[in-house]
Amino acid sequence: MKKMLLIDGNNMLFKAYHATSYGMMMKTSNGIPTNAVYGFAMMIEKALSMIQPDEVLVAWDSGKPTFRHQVYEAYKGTRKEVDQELIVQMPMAREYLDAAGIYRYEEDGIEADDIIGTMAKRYPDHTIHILSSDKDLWQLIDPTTNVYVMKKGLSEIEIIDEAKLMETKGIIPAQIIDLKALMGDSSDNIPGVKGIGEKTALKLLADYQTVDNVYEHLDEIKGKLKEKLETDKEQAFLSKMLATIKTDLSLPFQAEDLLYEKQEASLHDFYVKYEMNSLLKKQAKPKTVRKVKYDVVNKLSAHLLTSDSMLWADIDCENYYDATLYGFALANDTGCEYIHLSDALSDRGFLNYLMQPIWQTTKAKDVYHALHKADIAFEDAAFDALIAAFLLDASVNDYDKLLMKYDIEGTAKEEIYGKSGKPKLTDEQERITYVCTQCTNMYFLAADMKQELKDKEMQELFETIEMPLVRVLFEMEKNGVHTDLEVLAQIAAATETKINELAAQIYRISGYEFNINSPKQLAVVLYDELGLKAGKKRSTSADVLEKLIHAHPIIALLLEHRKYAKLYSTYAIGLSKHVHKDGKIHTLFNQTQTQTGRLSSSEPNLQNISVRDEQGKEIRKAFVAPKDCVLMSADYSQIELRMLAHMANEAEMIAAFNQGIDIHTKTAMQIFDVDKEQVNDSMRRTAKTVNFGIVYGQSDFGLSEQLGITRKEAHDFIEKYFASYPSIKQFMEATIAYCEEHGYVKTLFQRRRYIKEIKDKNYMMREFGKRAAMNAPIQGSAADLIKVAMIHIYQAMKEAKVQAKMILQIHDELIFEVPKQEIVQMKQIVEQGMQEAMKLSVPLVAEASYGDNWYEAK
DNA sequence: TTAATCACG
DNA sequence: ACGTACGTGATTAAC
Repeated sequence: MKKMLLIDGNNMLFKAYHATSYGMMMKTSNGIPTNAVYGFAMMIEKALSMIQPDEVLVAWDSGKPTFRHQVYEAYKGTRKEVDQELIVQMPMAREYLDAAGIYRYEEDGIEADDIIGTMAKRYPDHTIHILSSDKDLWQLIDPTTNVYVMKKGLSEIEIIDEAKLMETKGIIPAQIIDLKALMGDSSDNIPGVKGIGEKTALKLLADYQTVDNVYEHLDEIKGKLKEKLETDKEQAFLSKMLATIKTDLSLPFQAEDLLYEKQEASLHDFYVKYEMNSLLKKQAKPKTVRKVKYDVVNKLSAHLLTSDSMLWADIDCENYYDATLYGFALANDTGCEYIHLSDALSDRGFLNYLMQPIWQTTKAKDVYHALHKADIAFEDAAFDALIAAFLLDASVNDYDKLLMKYDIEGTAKEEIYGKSGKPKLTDEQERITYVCTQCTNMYFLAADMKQELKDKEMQELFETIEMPLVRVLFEMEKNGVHTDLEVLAQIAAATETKINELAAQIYRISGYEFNINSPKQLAVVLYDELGLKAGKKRSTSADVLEKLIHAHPIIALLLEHRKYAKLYSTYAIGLSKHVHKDGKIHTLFNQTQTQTGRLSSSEPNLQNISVRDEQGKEIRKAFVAPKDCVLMSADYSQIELRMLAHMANEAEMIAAFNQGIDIHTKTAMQIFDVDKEQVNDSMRRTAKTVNFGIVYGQSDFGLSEQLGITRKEAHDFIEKYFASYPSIKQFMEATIAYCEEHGYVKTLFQRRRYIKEIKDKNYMMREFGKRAAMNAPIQGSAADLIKVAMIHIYQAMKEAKVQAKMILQIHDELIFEVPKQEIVQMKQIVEQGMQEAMKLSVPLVAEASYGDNWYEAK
């Protein structure tokens, strides 16, 4: 089927203008504003590359006022002024279209909507894509017509089709007219019924379907709403008429006239003329769009079952737990083949290929889950394109960004599978084409990325840490954590009571009820009603409130309330929503998320379960060991400080660690200039804060805030610190210098973090860049370290053939589910694995303990 | 969708 | 004079 793209020119140009007219207006050197045309061109380019239409039309509204305008202005009595900057760009936008070779049309007395409507309905044998943010056009949606809406400041496109419309608004396309008739649309010159917004209109339509029917049953409606409807009855029917798009215009062109072919040369001249350098550059570097040829086979060819091939699993959902696997694509130089799952299951050659650690793919962990669910045995993949891309540039943390980074264009994933979580039925042929295209693109990209990994000395990191880790994380996600819903429910009930009590007390003080969870409302109560002295920010965050704790009794209540509210919604309730039918929580461990190389955990996040607060800690009792098992927890002692001592080669600190001296006490001795015996609790606490602060690159001001001391005192501590540990100061300075020179810093295993802020014009940004540069090698190397430990422990467990399972990682801590008879053996495996993960100039101390639940295991 | 807040290392 | 601790994810309110 031919694809026709119909663009609402006025709508897009307006949108482009307003999205780009903040701050400095973009102009040519002669002072001609170009921002709107620039945005307009960007949007159209984006839509063209995404949709790949055969035919394109940009429809413009009539230059002269149309009937609709006249009605509306009579009603409103005003005419909207249009910015001069936008007016001068209107002919330029048309000039752009001509340069690009895109057909455009406008005619006096006709609106763009009607041109689009006519074309959309005239060609039911075409797939029609409409680009406009005008919801009025949604009435044109049908099985072959959908509407694209630019979102998020033009960068993203949302697709509205019949299903989406029903899902979000609960109406069918024809009801858009009725919706507009009731709620009106000021941007579209439709008055509607005064006092009725979208919510009310949708409710009415849910009950009565159409405007006509609403008025027929007016007697069933009561109160204010009835009055409103009665007052504006005439207006409503007029609006309905105005909102109805004409689909029967006679237009002097047809589909063949709209055939689109990109005019590179004239477009180039246009960009040069208006100094649109970024679009010029984009044009110079054409996106990789491959028309991939492929075969659908029931047995994959031998020439594809090789170590250089790229595999793509055709999976329909982000979350592995309810994902469906349809089949596989396999690509290399010789071509690409697609095999349905049912055929794959009996393809001996393919099954055997997966049993060799040579296959390459993208998002390997998702593929592992899919294979596992399909009962297909597999060896570790040798290459994961997303992980490779992430190592090369940590800002590439999902597949869409990978495509962006490497200028690969094509069909959007959502068009094939729908938004994650909701598999979308599409043409199977389209899906297979998509899969084979992605697979082939990744095949060609893989070679480049491998070379780049080698060039950047990250091959070892990739091969010995990140790839083997995929299997470990897959197992951990699959294992899950047994969760006692009973415990969560008890905590929920208890905290709820507590929240209500505290709220009552708070309202008694404030004198009226308000939403305590709203920082805005709370600020009014505190700083206006109660007259507490606000800092310059009127913040209500805990650290600010704590400073006011003696100023008013309400503060303590608020802090308590906050604590329990958090406990209730995020933990007691939030976690229970994630317990699967098997009684376990299966978190996701993301390997390509953090700038420093740490893992992150989500859905739910099990890396931020309360522990510091005594009541919060109770949540940990919900994470339990199954029958005859214990939970074993092992954590590194001061891993980041040890890493810092090692990397900075700081003799004094290394010596302290080697002698087993408590490092915070040691630091206290240094900064307070006292003997070990003179260090009291408060001094040690201060030293601990300083130690942490140093790792984050904290300033004297920050430290003074943290400790509630003067800036001068904080400054002295830091000076003393650096005097005591001179190599740390040196290391920090060298790290910043390295970052300024190279634009990145790296970890022990050559993991890079690019920090562009280090060269920013803005002082604040630059300072942030420095702090990030100081921290990343430390945090990142510690992340490398525990990853190594996890892999070693995983292997040791496999060799020892234990039943125990690794289930969680919390940055410096590992949690295992251990059968009671394996406790001794596992304690040995785990502690040794962690301690011997790397050979550093300081000892690595790790200790395991265990209990019936996570609370007890500490 | 974004900002504020707070849980963790 | 500025504005001030790194890295995450979930929830809520409010735009």
